[in-house]
Amino acid sequence: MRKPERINQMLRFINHKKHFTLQDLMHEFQISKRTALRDIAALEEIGAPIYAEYGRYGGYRLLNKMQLPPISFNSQEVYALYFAMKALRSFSSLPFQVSFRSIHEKFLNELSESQRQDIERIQNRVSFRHTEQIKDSEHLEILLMAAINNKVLKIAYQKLDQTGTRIIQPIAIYFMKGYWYCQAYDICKKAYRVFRCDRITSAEVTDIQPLGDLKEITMQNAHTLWNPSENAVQFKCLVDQRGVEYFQQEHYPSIKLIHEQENMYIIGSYEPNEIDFIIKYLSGFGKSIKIIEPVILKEKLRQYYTDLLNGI
Amino acid sequence: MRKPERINQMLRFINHKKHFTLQDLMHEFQISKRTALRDIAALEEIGAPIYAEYGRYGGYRLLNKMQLPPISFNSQEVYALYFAMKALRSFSSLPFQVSFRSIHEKFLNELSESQRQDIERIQNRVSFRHTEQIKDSEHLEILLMAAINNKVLKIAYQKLDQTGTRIIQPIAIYFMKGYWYCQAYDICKKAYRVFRCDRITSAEVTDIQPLGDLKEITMQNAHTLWNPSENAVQFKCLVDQRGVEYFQQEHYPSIKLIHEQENMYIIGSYEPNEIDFIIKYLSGFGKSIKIIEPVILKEKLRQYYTDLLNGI
DNA sequence: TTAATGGTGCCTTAATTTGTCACTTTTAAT
DNA sequence: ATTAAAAGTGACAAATTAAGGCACCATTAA
Repeated sequence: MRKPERINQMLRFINHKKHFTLQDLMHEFQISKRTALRDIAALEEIGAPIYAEYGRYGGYRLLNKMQLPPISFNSQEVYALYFAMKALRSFSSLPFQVSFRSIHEKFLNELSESQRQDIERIQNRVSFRHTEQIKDSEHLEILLMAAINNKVLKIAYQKLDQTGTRIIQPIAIYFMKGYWYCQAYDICKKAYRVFRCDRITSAEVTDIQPLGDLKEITMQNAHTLWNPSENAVQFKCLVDQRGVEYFQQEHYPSIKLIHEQENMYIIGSYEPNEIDFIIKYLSGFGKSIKIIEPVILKEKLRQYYTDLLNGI
Repeated sequence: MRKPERINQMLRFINHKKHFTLQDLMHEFQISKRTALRDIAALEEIGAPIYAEYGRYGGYRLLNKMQLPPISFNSQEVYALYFAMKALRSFSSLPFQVSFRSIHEKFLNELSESQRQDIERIQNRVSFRHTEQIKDSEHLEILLMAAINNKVLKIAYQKLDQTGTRIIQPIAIYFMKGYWYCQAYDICKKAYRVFRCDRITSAEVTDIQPLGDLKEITMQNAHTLWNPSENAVQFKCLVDQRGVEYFQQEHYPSIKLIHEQENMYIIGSYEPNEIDFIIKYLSGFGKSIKIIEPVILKEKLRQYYTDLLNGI
């Protein structure tokens, strides 16, 4: 019997069993254990809601079925879920392996004809344009798993046409403005760093002892690690109303907006090697910003504009 | 994608179509005609009640609804949906009224204890930072409904501290970089315009006759309406590799990236009154761009940098 | 500790799947 | 009658996948 047909029969086979084992599949379909295992993998890929139970008297079982309408979710909720899914779809890589086609088809299947028409019509009229993802990031899953399970990774990281090796302990991953980033502790440099995931060209788990105290660090409190170094420079800039809007559109955790005597300022600190980045960022404010301090930042910005003028 | 998975997705794909052709399959699954044909054979072998109609305007049809193996969402898919929903939650206004608390509870109810723990752990390690919504937009639902049902609206629109009344026929709404926008046809000005939804202070349906031919216009083909006027100015700029990356992060429908003799250029056109906007946009490229034409754009950019220099 | 159960990695061999290409056949519109 | 747009066939080489075997790992309940 060929595989696709066998897989389909398996779907039906498992569907009227609450519980089955590899043995069952092996006997039922006359295949080896290895093949049965691979078939299970194929079933999962298709989207069968099975899960494994380890150990003696273990086996496979079916998950609670997630019932869609009319039972659980109302139309509004279904629309919201549908569009949430569509928004996610615009990522080309995700830290979970998901077949959007499969989710999409499942969704549409569960809907009534009129709901389907509603979605069809709404679909043409609403969109979430986040910046599209620019480069694929291949190792998201391994980075995420390392963060969750507190593992240390050895990665190859590409920077300015050079590739170096780093030993890192990932803390979290996040998506921002078209790129995936990984917050991590660099074991060699003994410092917290952020890596752009598409520049990580390989990643493998090592046996190196992780820092135990990272366990409790999550996305929410990770910023506490970012103590500016002793070389960090404080800056302060006056911004007008437009500048405030721009700040809200583009801002970074280390930069804050404050209100002081009828005026708005943005303040923060930067490491000396980040000055080019800061200059680029501040220039985005155009006329809506005025650097108060330090003087060197003013000087650098002046230099930046002068260079640009000469380059036109 | 492997065959068994594809075959199963096909089952679902054809199930909610009354009619489809080889072309559809080829396009949908990115396979050759021969393979599509072989897949059809496989589907029939499995037992799908398909029959072929020969000749022009032929295709395939389903004899009767088939009974699909009842598959529900698997763990990975549930995780993806959950995070998609969390991402949507960061919008303070949405075009549908949704209680996230209710969705959230329903979600968690369906999960097993171990899945709930998985989500908990992943949650602390992954985030999607889209730009958060900056201002509430109150009339999204009425705008969307007007777009879907082809109604004409009377809106109050605030621009530079002045409020004016407009008669518009909405085409679509979209979310970009923190703001909701509405594409619409301005009945009075007889022109297509984009409105920022948070600046719409009121909106009500009118009985004014809509333009019938907007019915077929959707998000996807709306750009065809944006014929540049006769005053529009063409521009062309040379960009380097960094410039290409910047373009991919921030681009607009009317601007394109082209490859020409080993060099990359961005080209497009702007209306004379948009020149400030274009200058701001081009300045974002920093050193990665060189304006080729027109001369006036170079001049304006030079002026822009000079002003900024003087303002430091 | 042990036995039963799922899971992984690796290898070789066998089989299937795929795309391409040049045809046919059928049907409805013109 | 002609034509265009559909499905369908046969054949072949290349690429991919599946299969079985085997050793060993990981997890769990008795």
